[in-house]
Amino acid sequence: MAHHGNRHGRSEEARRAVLRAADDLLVEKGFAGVTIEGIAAAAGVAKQTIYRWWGSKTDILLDTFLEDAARDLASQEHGTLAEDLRAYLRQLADFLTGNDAGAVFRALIGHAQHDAVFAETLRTHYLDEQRQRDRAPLDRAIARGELPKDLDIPAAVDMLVGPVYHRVLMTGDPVDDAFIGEVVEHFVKR
Amino acid sequence: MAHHGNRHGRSEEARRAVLRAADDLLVEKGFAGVTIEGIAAAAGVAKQTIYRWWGSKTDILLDTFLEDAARDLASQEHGTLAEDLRAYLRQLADFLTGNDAGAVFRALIGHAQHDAVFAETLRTHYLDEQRQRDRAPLDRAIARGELPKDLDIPAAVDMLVGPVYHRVLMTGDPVDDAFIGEVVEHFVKR
Amino acid sequence: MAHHGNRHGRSEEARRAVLRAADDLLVEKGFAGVTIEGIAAAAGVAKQTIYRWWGSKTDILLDTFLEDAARDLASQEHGTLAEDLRAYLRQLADFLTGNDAGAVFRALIGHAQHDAVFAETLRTHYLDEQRQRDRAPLDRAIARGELPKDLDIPAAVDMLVGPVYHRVLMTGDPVDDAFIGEVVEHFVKR
Amino acid sequence: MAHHGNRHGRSEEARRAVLRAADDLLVEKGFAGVTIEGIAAAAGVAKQTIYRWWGSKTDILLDTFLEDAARDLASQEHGTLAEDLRAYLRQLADFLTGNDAGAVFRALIGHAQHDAVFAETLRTHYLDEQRQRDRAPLDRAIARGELPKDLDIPAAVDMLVGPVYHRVLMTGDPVDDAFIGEVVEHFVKR
DNA sequence: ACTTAAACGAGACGGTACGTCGTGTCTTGCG
DNA sequence: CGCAAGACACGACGTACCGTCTCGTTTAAGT
Repeated sequence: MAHHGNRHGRSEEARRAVLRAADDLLVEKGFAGVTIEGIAAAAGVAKQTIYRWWGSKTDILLDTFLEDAARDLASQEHGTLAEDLRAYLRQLADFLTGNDAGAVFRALIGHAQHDAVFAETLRTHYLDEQRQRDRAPLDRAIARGELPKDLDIPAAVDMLVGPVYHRVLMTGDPVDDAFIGEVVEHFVKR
Repeated sequence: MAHHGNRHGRSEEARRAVLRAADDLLVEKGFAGVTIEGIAAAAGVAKQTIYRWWGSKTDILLDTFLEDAARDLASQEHGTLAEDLRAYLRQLADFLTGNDAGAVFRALIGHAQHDAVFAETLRTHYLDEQRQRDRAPLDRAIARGELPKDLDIPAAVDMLVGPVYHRVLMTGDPVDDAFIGEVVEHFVKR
Repeated sequence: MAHHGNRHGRSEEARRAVLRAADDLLVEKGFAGVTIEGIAAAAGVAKQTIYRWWGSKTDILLDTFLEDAARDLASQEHGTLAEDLRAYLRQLADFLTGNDAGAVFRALIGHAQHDAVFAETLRTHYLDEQRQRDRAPLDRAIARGELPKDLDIPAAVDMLVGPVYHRVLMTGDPVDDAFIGEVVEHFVKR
Repeated sequence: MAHHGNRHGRSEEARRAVLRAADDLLVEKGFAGVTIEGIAAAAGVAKQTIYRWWGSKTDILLDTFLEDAARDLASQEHGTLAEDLRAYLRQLADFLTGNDAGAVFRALIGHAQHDAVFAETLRTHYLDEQRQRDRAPLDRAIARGELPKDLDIPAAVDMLVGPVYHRVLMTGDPVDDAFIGEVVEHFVKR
């Protein structure tokens, strides 16, 4: 390990080690296995260093998560509403159910149910952007004239992604292409 | 307090006190404020008595929850699919966002994201019945000929309740009648 | 097992089983391994039956012990003071250091250091008789004229048995015949 | 309270508070009243801090005891064997029967009867030094020519202190000057 | 180069809760 | 009416983490 502190600003090395350790612990041992002490030990970092930069273990996981989300959920254009939606929902479902980012997402959304303050944090740092991503295919379709200008976009978003979240968070049913197809087909045929 | 144990099994008195205490603590202090020690103290019960009959605090909350769910989610018939669905989704949304049963629900579904074993328990003890309740309006509509016999019921259920769960668990947006109306209208107009 | 209670008095069977179980547990697992629950389980007896007849685990051990002590410490006459003393101290040392009665004795005398009430119980039920046994050789010697009539018998007893107890309870040194010989010789040569 | 831990090892403040609390509890409530929880509460210390430095409550009491023993049992020279012995046995008896160090001693020697591992610890940390103190008057007498060079010192020590321990640990009889006088007189007149 | 101050690894501290064990009390139904 | 069975309230156990607090070291910016 290189340096042990310096006068101006935090150690990027320590930051990466913490994020990495938190992620690893979550995947290996589950949410209950993620502890500040465990992260500190695994990252070779002092607890105080963690407390200096983060407020809780979920703050750490959120940091990890945000990087992944921006990378994995970039919307791609496919020309038609149906194609756009199918591609986006596929991408979203894969993200939410994935072993890495998905596991972190489920941990965070689970914790948000237990902690209203964190729920607000999550909304500010993630959900607001996420809703932009969710509506992007609809915005494009409106621009193309495929959808009416007065569409209730938030409601439409809920109707599209809601079924996916329901399977991921509640039932555990697989989100296969057939299901996505039904959802999209039903939405488009309006 | 009357008796302190007998050979014919558990004390109903203690059981009720524990469920009540767990519920109260959840509402007053949130999920983190629900501890076995706290429940025991509030219920006037020994920790060992809790561990004798429940495996964890979420098992206790699940017990509380199951009684409420059966009571509050009984499906009522209103004659038409649209009316049935509107009534049911309204009832469901009220249940999920409520201060009592809703709080317990959100705690449980949140914990299920953190603990795969508990997720399975929750599925077995709650979700399987819940899906029967969710599909009841559709089953009746099929019987009446309002919906085709070959409808993909699970997918249809996801499209109906998914948007509600998305608002409750993710966005925190209110589930008002207008929204329910849109969801139902969109579903029925197929 | 024969009966489960009867209308006329306690079960001798249960009593023997309890004493035996307590003794066995002490030898196998040491004093900390002797618990009322353990005794009850090992004896196939209900805890309540134990509490009905004994006040504590040391009371049970005391019961066991008293039977052994009366049997193993009966004084024998050998004709001369020196021989009598040598024989008695040998017998005493063997008793105190033995694996069965000795273990119980050490447990009891140990507990007496921790509990003044039990110390008094032990004095009443054991020590008073024991002192009679201790002084018997001296009484006989006085009767034979080998020792003066005005001998301070309690002090003399302390000087004879004290060294033995010191080795048993404090130092753990072996109480061999040579040592007993020295003690007796020194006492007799007065 | 000032500091709460630092990298240079333990808090002397916490250590003193624990020893003091253990001692106080023993005197006030007896051995059974000495619990780790009680000590921690009385000392204003966390249980973990106790477990970090001591293995059991008897280890704590032993620590207390060792400081007292070294202080209170220093041998003093009085010129003759008889005087030396009388003074030393008086000092020893006072120490063993005292309300402070004596109570701790009796608790420890009692526990040693219940726990062979602790008995060994007690021997290593206390008894070995104590035997040096016990024999000091005899060593001096041999140096002065008052006692033969080939004296069996361990046996002689047992004969001198054994009667005292017998009274303290077994009979509870008072160890008065008359008794000490008899023991010494009998020993010296050889 | 020399001082200085922030960030660091380390780890002891006062706490809270955990899940377990044993206590002594009770209630029930059998023999 | 004594007994086996066993549930109960209680208290302590020893452990795991929490978040806070020194401590002495490392490092780069500002003398």
